[in-house]
Amino acid sequence: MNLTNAEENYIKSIFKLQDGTSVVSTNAIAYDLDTKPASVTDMAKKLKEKKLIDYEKYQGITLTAEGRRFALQIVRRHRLWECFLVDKLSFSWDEVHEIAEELEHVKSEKLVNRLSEFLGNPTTDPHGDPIPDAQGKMSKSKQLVSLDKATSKRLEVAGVSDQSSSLLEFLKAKGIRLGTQIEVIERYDFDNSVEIKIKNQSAFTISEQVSKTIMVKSL
Amino acid sequence: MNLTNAEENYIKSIFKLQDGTSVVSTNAIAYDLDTKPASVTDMAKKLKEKKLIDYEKYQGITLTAEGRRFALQIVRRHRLWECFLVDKLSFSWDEVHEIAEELEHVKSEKLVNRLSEFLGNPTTDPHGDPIPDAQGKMSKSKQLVSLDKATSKRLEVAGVSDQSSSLLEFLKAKGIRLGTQIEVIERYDFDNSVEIKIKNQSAFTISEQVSKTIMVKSL
DNA sequence: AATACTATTTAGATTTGTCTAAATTATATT
DNA sequence: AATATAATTTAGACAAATCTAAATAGTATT
Repeated sequence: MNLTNAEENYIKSIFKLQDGTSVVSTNAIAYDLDTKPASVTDMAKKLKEKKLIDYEKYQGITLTAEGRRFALQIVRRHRLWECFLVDKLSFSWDEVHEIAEELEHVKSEKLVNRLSEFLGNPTTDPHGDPIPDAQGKMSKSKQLVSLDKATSKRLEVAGVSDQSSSLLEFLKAKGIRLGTQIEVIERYDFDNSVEIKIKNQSAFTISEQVSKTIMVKSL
Repeated sequence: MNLTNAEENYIKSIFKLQDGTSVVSTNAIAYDLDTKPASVTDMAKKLKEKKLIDYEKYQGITLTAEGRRFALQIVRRHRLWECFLVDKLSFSWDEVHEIAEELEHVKSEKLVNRLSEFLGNPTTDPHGDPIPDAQGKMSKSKQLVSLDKATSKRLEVAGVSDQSSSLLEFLKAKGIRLGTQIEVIERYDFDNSVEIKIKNQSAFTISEQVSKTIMVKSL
């Protein structure tokens, strides 16, 4: 089966968001892919037709075994290209994501396997994320870190270590929820506050108290 | 200005076909891109709008200076990726075209320049075709060879060394014209005949007499 | 349980790139 | 020059992927 780039992007996003969680919501995917919920519904019907996801109206989305197989292939391609860009073309690890996002859609199994070999069959990418092997086997994903200790600039919210409603309310007001993608603009040493930016919003600063409670993984 | 993959493919095709010739016909492009003349007309309007080609109804197509700049960039990307595949991933030169066809559309100038550097700034690709430099400067293209002496399997008809009408008639009947893409299936040593195949047709054999007159370049 | 709010879906439109069939223009032939 | 043939264009349609606005379903709140 041959997937379009758009289909691959949806599969990849669902795979990422499903990690841990059982089902993925229409809105979560829309937010992750920077598109509209209506578009996600449209695509969900298509992917269900192709048996890559399980989907029933209003019930959320999960990958089928087949869908997962594709997802792992795409992740493999993405992370191998990131390795190539950093190891061979001396890009820095924070500028490779966008380029790998394009390279990952080049569909040739032979190419990916040769590339992997050329790179010495690496098992993690420059961000520390594990690379699935040709059979789709992948080691457990990286430990989560709290936002105040994270080292990369592009992060995704993976959890909150404090469940107090005042904190959750604050996060909600700021637009921070599970899966929210964050860009670290600046870290201020004098009070350990962090200036961050969420897609399509202006930047704002959060205190150490708060950043300690936000668990993130790098993108 | 950002071009879609389809637009890039048209620009590349026009550039290739224009080589030598003054204007390129709708039909020639359609044939080269394996599409329909009507589609070419549609795209021609779009590319004219973007000032990448000069085009007047029924008058054929030529690239503008701007269009040529883009074409050279695309050719540069394509040929550098072919070098990468052959030199670094040990592909053979006859299996890299399709993959490079996809890789060439990854749009990052930094990537291309880093790749070129990584490969030692090569000036010709694995087929012997010259690679434009970052400024779009490129040495003259390869000499043409007659079909009986060609070494690669994928060829394009670039001319005929004999103008006799009986030959031209024969070629016309076989569907061989300027720009026709040929795949060499087999060469028979006992009479130096060649079995060839033209896109969307079944294979047929031509004699040495004929193959000597057909000038080709490798693709 | 009724109401309000949020998430999701539907309906209908848009853009890009393509197609077929018919109409038009250019070129070749008698 | 008239006619036949070939090349090109137009008109109208379609699929993929998206969007907006409106309708509907699910969840939360009083």
